[in-house]
Amino acid sequence: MPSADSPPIPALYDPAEAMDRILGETLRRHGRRLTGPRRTVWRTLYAADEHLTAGQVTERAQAADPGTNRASVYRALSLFAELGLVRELRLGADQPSRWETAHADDQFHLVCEECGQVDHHAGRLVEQVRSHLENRHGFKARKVELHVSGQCARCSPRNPTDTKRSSPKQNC
Amino acid sequence: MPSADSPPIPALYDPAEAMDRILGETLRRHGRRLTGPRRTVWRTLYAADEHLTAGQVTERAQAADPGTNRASVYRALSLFAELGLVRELRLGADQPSRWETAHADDQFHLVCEECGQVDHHAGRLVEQVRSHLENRHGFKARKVELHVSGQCARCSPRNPTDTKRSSPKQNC
DNA sequence: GTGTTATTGCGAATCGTTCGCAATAAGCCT
DNA sequence: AGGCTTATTGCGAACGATTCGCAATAACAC
Repeated sequence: MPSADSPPIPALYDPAEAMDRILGETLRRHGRRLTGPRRTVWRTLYAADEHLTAGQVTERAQAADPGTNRASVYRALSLFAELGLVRELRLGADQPSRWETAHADDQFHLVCEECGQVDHHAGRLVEQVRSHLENRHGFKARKVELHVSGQCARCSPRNPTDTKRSSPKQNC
Repeated sequence: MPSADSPPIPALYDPAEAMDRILGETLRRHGRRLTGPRRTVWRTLYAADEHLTAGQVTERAQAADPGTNRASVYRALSLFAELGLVRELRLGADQPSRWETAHADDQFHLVCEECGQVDHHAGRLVEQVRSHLENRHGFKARKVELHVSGQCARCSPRNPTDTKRSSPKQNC
């Protein structure tokens, strides 16, 4: 997506900049301000390969921009969630919240208990659940959260094709 | 209350005592002991009409048996969960854990955002999810948690038959 | 009964998260 | 560009939920 205003021809499309723009626009649309800490948190979340805890976000944000404050990270995260930019998720009652950038249709998490991998599904299932509830039980679902834990295909004993390597965290 | 050892013919079947027995047997089977605090927590959970937080369990347990210790309540709850007697559940990232007695097949919670009512479903849905995951994605589900929030049938604007009373907490 | 050891009770400690408030800086208006 | 308003920050302290360490207690197997 080239610039929002009207630059002649952008030589290169910079996805990082595009994300920053989304953040700024969303904030402004809601009368909030685009600040340094917010940008740092946003970039941290986008650069992350996995779901981060608030603590991890803070660490990484501080690595990128020393002086980033813990409280500001928390405030940014919950503001983003409120604006629909990120999603807070609980993968276990004992664990702290984790955060991910929000895509409208992934509300479906498969957590592998062997390797820790978290898989996302944007499948039909969520829609099925929604309509089942509305039609059969008169319940209007706003938020559907489907958390499944078990063994993923690679870790399942049924599927011994992939030999497991020493560090299970990485192989599936 | 018929005696625990060898009553000729129990005149009345006492469900409370039956629950106590289940607790005792389960504990013993796992080499654990049936103690006062554990029994108190167990009864509290069984007497409750709703899902209690650990704090609420503590309060009520202390009302029934003053001197019941907070730490012991926590220890009892997590032991019970480990033994499959109760289930820990998170109804919101901001709220503390809530606890309920466990029935094998209800893993499906509908939380009404209007009235706070939590509905349980032991429906086919969970089984459907399980087999879908296993067949289509090779994922062996151990625990399936389906948390839905929205508006229950009574609170839904689509269904204005029940007039809402002043305190929404109580009417559906 | 007696002995072994799981369990309790207590307070302090930990963890994740939020709060209060003075200082700062974003972004709107000229 | 400069000023004004007020949202936001940074800091530390406060918070609520949960866990821990450890000596004293009490279940239950023999």
